[in-house]
Amino acid sequence: MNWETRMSSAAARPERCTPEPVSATLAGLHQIRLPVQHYDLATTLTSGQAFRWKLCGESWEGAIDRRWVRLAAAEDSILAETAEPIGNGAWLENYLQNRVDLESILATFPDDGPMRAAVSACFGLRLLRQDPWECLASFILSSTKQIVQIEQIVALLCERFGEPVPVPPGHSPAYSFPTADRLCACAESELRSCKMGFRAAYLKGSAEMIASSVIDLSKLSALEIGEARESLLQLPGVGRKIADCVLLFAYGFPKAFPIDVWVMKALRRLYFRGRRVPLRRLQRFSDEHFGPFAGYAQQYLFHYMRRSEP
DNA sequence: CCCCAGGTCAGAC
DNA sequence: GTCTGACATGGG
Repeated sequence: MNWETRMSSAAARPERCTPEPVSATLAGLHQIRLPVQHYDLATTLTSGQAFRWKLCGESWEGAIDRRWVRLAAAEDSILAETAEPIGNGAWLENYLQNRVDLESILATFPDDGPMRAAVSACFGLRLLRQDPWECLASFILSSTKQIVQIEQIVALLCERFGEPVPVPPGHSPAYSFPTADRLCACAESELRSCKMGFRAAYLKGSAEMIASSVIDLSKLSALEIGEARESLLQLPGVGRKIADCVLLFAYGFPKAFPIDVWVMKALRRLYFRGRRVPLRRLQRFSDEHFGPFAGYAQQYLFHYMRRSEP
């Protein structure tokens, strides 16, 4: 699925005045510079949507599919380095969503106090476009876990069951995220040894349904959001919240609005005077109140809440 | 000892 | 249909 076909508003336009990215090779490292404005790389990579980015000095290291990547934020650009030739960089730009015009998305948010505060607290926060299986599996592992621990579990899972990916000479090894096929070949006890506890059965069960094509993740992008959600809800360990995370972070459905404990706190506190509100009412409120890019607004509220209340 | 973490599920009404 | 407790594990 592509962003353009799904977005109907002004936000479909690419970032204005964006020149073609420049690429180069340097000492076995391949570089590409992506011009972009209003992109807070650190906030984006640590906002609880992806779990594999590590801060190494001034830059961020991780893997996108089977490619090792190092990212560094500059004034009006992101510098990316890879171990292998980058090609045209479409895979990278798709992941980073750097051509999305952030300001036109922010312009669709409701003009109320809470949203103004959230946007000003996390300006430059973006939504990534992740691989569906990695995103799904990661969020199956996320339930009632803190983000630091999710990162730990995912790292263990990749080290043990992922495949080594090419890294720069002398660099420590990096691993791909294990495929569904690989994970259903694991015993549940092997998965548990990655400290995922009761989530092991969910992960294995979901991996089996994906590997046996009971659910075809590559077909969800063609569906309407409700249909795609119903499909994800078939998977063990996947309820409304995790389904919405995948719809938002992997498929880019802009109306997907995952409500976790933090977003619930934010909605209650900022819009319902701190009162207890049934989840389904919050769900309806968020769908009606936050506009065509509600999912983006959700990510701002989530990060705003976490940042203001350590 | 307590409570909580980017929840989901089965079993009770 | 809604509500409750169990589910592993680690941090504060």
